[in-house]
Amino acid sequence: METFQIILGRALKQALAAASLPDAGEVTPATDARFGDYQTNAALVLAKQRGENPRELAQKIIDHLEVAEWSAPPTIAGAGFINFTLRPETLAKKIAELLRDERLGVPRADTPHKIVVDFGSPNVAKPMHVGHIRSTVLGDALARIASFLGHEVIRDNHIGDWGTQFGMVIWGWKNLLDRDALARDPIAELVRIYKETNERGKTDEAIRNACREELVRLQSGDAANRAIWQETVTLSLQEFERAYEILGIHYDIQRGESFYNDRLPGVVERLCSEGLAEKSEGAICVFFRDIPELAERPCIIRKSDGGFNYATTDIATIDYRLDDLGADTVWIVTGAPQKLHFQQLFEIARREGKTADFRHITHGSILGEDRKLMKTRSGDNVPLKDVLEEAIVRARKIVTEKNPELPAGELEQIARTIGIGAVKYAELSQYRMTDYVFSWERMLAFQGNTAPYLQNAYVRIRSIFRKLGAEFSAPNEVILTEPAELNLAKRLAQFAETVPPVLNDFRPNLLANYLFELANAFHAFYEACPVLKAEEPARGTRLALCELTARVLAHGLDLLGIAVPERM
RNA sequence: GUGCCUGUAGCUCAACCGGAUAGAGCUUCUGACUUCGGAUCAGAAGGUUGGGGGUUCGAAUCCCUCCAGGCACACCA
Repeated sequence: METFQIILGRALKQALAAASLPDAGEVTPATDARFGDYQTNAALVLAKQRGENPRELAQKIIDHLEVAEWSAPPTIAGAGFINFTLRPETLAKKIAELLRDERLGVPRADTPHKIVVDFGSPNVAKPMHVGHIRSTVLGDALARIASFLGHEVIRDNHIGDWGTQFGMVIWGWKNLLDRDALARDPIAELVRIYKETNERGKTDEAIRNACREELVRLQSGDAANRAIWQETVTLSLQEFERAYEILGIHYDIQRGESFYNDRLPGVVERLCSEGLAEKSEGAICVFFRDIPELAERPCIIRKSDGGFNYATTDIATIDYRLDDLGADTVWIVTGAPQKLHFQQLFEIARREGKTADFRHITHGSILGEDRKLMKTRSGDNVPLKDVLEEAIVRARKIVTEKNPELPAGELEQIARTIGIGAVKYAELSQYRMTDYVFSWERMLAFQGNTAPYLQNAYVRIRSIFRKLGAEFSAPNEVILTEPAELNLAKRLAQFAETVPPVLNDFRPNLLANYLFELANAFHAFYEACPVLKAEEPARGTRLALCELTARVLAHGLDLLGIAVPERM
């Protein structure tokens, strides 16, 4: 099924050809509903190229435009815009078509890709905190959208399960571990022994050395240390899994950093033999002397003590995704501070002749009250668990007030759907690059442009069908007359042209904004147009609009990883 | 010092890779329930898009410059 934008765009091309004018401009949704539904600036573009009068050119184009099937006669406005207004019959036909289409009009991608989406990436022996919400929720939504558009998506959790902090974790485990505390709250106890070891190490050189020795033993395969490491990994994964269960996040694979250990020497050897890496100050580095901004920023792939670091691991990770998984596209979702690192890695891959499409999808930070970055090391982070629990508690309180008769089991389910939805939507509805100050109020707002507002629109529709006492069945004819009906129908048709561009610049907030406007149009329609009390054929038409709105809302929210309740 | 990111209404944010009079929400004020769920709707108020130049029919958007905040820049991840 083609969108109106595509249809009108083709009509424009044909009109330009018929008028012996070069191809120029494009058809876009109108910037303002007062002008119509779609517009083109073709005449303005051509006027500039040819030094002619834009309004005269616009008239010339209109004389050749054959759009009567879809649009009222196009009009010229302003400097030379051509405006299209969809005919009610055309919209009605579209509504009927959309009701028959599982994809709700959204076209599949022209060329499907195999995409590895790397997001979340929590660290073992550390709790997940609010900062993880961004990467996790953003990556999940992008993966859902890509997969809906027909791409083959592999969701990979690149867990931080290897590194120098394990020296301290293992020393702490051997010397400070409280088994009872570990049984009660494993992560809290792991964090406690890590922190305390770190503190002691600051004043005690013997402990620092002991930690270093534990790390060396782990890396050289010492059985006891290996077992401790394995247990911390297992305990952490269980903890992560609980969070993912609540968040509704699913991974296809979870390849931690340790997975790549035995590939690291090969990576360094290869880069050396290719002449891309060289020895410098005892370390082995890749230099980018021909790129000005990277000229003085080498990428170290082997430390002077012979150890590997995360650059080495990440190169091996890219290899794995391309060679073993067969991906042609890699999306890595992390905070902006890692930008340089991935710029270097992608450049190395390019130098090795890899042609895959690499994207580092960055996001802003969550700040503390002091407007400074919430640092991982500071220990002042709000644990993710607390945010999720608080969200559910607040949602439960509001649902109980609004709807006291709900049975306890259903109440719990609804509170979860609304609370978690609110947290996710707060993230996804804003531009991913902006930093913001953490606040419960902000994250759990239930009014305005929020998930509960959208969920409420859905629930109102379900309520209508409950009252109707029958499943939806498509009406014989759809006839749109009221302004609120037409406005809602236009919004519904726009879903198809909203979803694909989200991936152009990885901006789920575009989809969120659309859904908000759709819900808004529905609420206005709901106030203006009674459904059940209406006479046929208006009744059938309005039920169809309700049903389609519910489907688009549910589907759109699902693409953002947000569920809808039947009641709330 | 070099590079990158951010700066839009009192607050939180939009503006779909140059479009028309810069839009929402929160807050404030005014209205709307004998009517399908008021977590709603209708309306009002609120702006020199950080400042200054430039490019052109047209700039929040592109270029230059300055200001403010943040991040990153060789062996942590």
